[in-house]
Amino acid sequence: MRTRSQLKGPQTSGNEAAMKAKHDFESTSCAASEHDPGTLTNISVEAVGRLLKRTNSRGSTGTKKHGSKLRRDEFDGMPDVGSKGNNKETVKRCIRYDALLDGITSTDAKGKTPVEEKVVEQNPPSASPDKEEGTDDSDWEDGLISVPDSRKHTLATEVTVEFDESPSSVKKRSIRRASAEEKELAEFVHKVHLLCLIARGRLVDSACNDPLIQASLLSLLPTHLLEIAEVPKLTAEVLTSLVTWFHHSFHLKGSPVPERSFKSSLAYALENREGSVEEINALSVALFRALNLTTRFVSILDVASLKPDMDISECPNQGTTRRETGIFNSSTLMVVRPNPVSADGLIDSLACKAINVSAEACPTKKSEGPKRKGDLVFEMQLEMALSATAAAACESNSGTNLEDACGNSSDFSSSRKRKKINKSEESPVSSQGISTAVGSRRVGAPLYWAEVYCNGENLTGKWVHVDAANAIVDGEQNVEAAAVACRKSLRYVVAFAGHGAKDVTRRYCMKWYKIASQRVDPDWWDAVLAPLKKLESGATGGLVHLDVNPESASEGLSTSQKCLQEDVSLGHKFSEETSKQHNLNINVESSARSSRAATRNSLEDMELETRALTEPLPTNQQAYKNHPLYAIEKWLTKYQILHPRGPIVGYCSGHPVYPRTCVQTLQTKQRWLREGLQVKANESPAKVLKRSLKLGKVQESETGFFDEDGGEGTIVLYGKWQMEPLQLPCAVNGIVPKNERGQVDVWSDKCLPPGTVHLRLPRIVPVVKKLEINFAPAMVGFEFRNGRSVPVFEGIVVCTEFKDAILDAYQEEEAIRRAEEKKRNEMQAISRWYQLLSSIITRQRLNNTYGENSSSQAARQIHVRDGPFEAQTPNSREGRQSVGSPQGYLQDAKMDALFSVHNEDHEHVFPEEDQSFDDESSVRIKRCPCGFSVQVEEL
DNA sequence: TTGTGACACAATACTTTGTGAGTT
DNA sequence: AAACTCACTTTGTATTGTGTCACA
Repeated sequence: MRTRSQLKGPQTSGNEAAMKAKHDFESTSCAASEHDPGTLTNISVEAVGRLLKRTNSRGSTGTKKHGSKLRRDEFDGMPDVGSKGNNKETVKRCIRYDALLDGITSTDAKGKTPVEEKVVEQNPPSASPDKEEGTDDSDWEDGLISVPDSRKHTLATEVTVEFDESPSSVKKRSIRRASAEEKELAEFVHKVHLLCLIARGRLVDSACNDPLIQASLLSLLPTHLLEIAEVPKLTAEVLTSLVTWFHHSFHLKGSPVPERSFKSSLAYALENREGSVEEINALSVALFRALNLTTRFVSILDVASLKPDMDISECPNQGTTRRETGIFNSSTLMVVRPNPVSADGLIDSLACKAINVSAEACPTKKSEGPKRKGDLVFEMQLEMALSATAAAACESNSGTNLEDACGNSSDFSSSRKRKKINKSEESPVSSQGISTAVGSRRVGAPLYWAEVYCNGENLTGKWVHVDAANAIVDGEQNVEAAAVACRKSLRYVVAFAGHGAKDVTRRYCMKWYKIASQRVDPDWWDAVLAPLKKLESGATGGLVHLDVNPESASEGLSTSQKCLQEDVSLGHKFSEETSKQHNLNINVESSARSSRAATRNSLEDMELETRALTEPLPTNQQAYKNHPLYAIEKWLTKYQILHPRGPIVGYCSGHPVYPRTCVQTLQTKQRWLREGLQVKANESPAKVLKRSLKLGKVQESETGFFDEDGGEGTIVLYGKWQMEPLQLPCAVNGIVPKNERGQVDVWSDKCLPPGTVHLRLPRIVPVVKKLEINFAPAMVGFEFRNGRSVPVFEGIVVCTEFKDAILDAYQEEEAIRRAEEKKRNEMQAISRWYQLLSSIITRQRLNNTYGENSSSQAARQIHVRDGPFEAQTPNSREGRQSVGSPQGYLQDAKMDALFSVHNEDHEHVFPEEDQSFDDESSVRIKRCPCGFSVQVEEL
């Protein structure tokens, strides 16, 4: 069958990211709302809804520029399609869904095939904002919905998607950089997504504490395994048997049902002894907690990219994988044992998902030719990562998992053979190619696991990685490799316990420099986690007693612990800043030495910080450009220098590598001045830069000479170590010391000469001049105006002793000024009112004299549109006449003159006795014996 | 095929201290 | 006559981030 899909209104990457975030949010909020209906959750739902709306609206505008490219990328990772030109050429692209459909026989709880489920995930029922978008999604939906029912085993179903594209535009793909707004939006989405995932993690964590689930798990546990709860010194090895039992008892199945709350999903998984990877790992956490083991639920927060275009530029399969599995679904490292109970289809569906990582990555190419070598290698990498992980697990399992491991290795070799066969095949990906996956272990990025605190590990105890779904114990060092093999980066690894959370990324991520730029602003992240960290610490942070004497303490410490201590002290040598950060650690260390007791949490913090300080040296030069720990001189900027020049901590491509703390930023004297620092006596410049040729020439022509040595043609730079606190000349005899421009540069209070004060008041100069007090204008900065920098002056600098006198005089002057201003305003108001009323009366007179109906009735009607003034004769029987003067105060004389209006033969007069005054409203009513009256408001 | 480094290019950050005519 | 306002014009360079390409 063929489906034609027009790329009318594609989504941007921002949209995609937002969609992903939205999916996660809904998944979180769905469950959350059950716990806490109608409160914060609902508010958050609305807020995120608004964000998504904003995202969508922005996304739709962005599509005008490069939308088709994005949508197409999102769709299937095909090569680029340029904007539609006049010379359109229809290119047919065929997407084979063989890989998707082959072997899919199972249905999930709702009876949907995975393909259908994909459609549902793409357009969640609750996604009202998307529905509002209209045509875009409907087109998108149409294409997928028409995929036939896979249950009918339509093995060679073909979906043809036609794109209007110009081949030439493919070549000249315009490079468009993300705008600041797009970056901001991406960051916004990233942050919201992070919060959603944290919320989700907390939900899972609290579900693991459910007493009913824990009790049920305990009831299933064989009696001999219950003894683990009593073990005084828990080690990873002790856990192995428990994990093995768990792995045998609970099996993985497809993705979870998002509509259900997590707790009920967990109960359902427990009842059926099978569930998603998240559920299985959560059950393991619940079991460990039931056994009184201090346990965390750990999750990789696979969050939308922080950078706008990352979602496009990354391997196309990422979008595919994300779209298909979602973040909470089963793209986790999965070692699925052939399960006699579960239908083959379950495995097949997992196999299908796993294969999607590679098989769906570039379906076009697959449909056109043999499987790419890269895809094969990638699959092999997956297998190898799995093999390595399983091998480690096998070792730690001390043979209990032998069967597993052996099975795995044979699977690996056999699958490798199959890959070779596949490679030699010239046909497109066939159902046979997929079937090789059936029965073998399937892998995806690890997303969930548990951490169990084992007090028997090391001297101080250790958090041990336990992936019960895959029967892996203490495999922390393999997590990164497995994730990398699955093209997932360990940007955020967060451990959840006690309704709190803690970032433990450092434990699993060895190449921090690779993920650092992909993480959100650390200040924001720390602020978000701070309260959660406290909660987490409260739940897991017990005291660790080190009951050994000081000498043997260091002997007793494990090698890693000793390294840790040394490394921390090395870190202190590196920089002051790091030493500040590690104050806590030092305290912990010292307290550990003195009282032999420290909290698990502080020990862990120390461990994580140590990892941060002992990161291995990157192998490529460019990584040193912004590396937080190391630097290469080659990559220093003009304003940077190595001081001190050493120690050399290693080499990269022949370049010596220095600690980043040796890199000092240099500045000019003027710049340092702003920070309240001045160059020490006899310090020579740390660096002298030549000015740019152009600027140098300009100055040369201006000054008539070109000084090579620190004159106009050079920039002289100093380092902070050459600085001392600014020592400005003191104010003497009431004279303010000024700079060469006769002013004081007040960058901060540090820049004020001793004995002076900055009075930041407007109109103060005349006051000081009047008092004949010495002062200097205070320059507070620059602003760029009319193409050049203009100094900004605010207030003055005077000697402190005159401050009070000046302020008193200033108050007086201001009072006088205000009074004068008020008077001026009033006079102006009166004048304007007078003009207005005069013009009205003139108009009236003209009307009376020359108007068509110059009868008395017409003559007596005065009407001013939109004005406060209204006057009517009593004949109108509408009540009083009024003349409102909103602010002004109309002098009686003027007003009397004004209203001595000639009306034909009659001149209005307002005798004193006919006037009345209302005190409350301050309104005076003046009446003419003829019946005409005016209302005057007196203020 | 992939990783690395060099390079190009665009966006962003930093720089930074009038003048003359007309009006009050 | 002094003080004030306003128009004039819209820098130029360095740094950083990112994509492309050549090469090992």
